[in-house]
Amino acid sequence: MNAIRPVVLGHLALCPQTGYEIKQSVDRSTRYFWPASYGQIYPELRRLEEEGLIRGREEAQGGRRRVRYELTRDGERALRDWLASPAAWEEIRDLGLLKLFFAGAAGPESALAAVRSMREERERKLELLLAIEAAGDDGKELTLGPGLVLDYGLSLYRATIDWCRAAEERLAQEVGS
Amino acid sequence: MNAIRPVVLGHLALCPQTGYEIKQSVDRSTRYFWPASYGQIYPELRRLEEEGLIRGREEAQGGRRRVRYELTRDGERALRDWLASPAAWEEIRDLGLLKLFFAGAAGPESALAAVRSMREERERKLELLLAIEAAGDDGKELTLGPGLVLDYGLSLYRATIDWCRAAEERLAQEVGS
DNA sequence: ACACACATGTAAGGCGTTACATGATTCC
DNA sequence: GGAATCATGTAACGCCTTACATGTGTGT
Repeated sequence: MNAIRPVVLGHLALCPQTGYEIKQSVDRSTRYFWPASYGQIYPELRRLEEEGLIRGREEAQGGRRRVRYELTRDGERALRDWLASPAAWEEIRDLGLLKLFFAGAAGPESALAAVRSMREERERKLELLLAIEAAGDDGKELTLGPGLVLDYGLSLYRATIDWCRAAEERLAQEVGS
Repeated sequence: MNAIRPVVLGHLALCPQTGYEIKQSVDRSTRYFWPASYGQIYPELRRLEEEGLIRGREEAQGGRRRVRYELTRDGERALRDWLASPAAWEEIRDLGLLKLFFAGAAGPESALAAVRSMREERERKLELLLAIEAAGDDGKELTLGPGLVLDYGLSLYRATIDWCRAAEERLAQEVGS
């Protein structure tokens, strides 16, 4: 199971879509924690159809060809299996932490600057999430999956920002003394 | 500036090392948020030396050749510049969130299972961090950089676990009703 | 007419992991 | 003598991003 496969299966489980629409769905939702490009999506759609996990139907509209894909039984099972499997590949990459690590080694002033810029970055991201939440309130309800993830994001960014503030205070004392 | 460059520069800033030693340092510290392989490290060392950011010294011991690298002035400046630059590429990849997103769409029971397995995974990670912290207490002090990052990790994992517990309660009610 | 969104792809190139190759030293 | 560690690399392969190519429909 490669990196793009669960993304495609998952979005097709939400509703049958074309490759183009999948890309749009991803960009509106899951790309925040798992991106996907056309260069991945279209080849993967072909592979999935060859393996019988999805089925495509031509939906010609005039001269424009368009293929809408949907999950087969096997595809549904593959997605369920993936959801039930332990997150084997749980990798984190965080440039902010890398900076923190080396900046700390360069002394408290440097660490303080790094923590401060990290907090400012996260505060901008939090604003973004709050805007998404507000947009969801008026209009359609945030459904379970997206709602959960959004709530998680809000909670985590707040915790990060709190940590940064506390660290800044401690580091400021060290710089001062 | 590629992904491996700041890692190599940063570890060389901590102390002059061979490629082999850099790999070991990375595996003991920064790989938790930014991995590095020999296939990246050795080619990068050559590139960095060509560009004059590091300088290698042969340290032949008998028949075994060994090159220890250290930062040049230009290298120190390059690292400082990177530390001061805004984290342009701040990408997050989180398989757990992807699962949460699709599991939520599949109903509250599915979401509950996903949150629970996520929490268990994070609890295992937290144990690991606590062990590292305990190992640091007796023996050498945790220096500023690593200490900060460890503290951040502990704080964030605790916040994640708390969120999971709360979400589990809410979801359990939804499943029950 | 023109721009923009819809729709499907391909090609080039970079990045990174894994596995392999090679040889020296040290410890048991 | 054999195993583990030190030490430096290379090659193959896969994954992913970016840019490009191509053409249709829709709105102004």
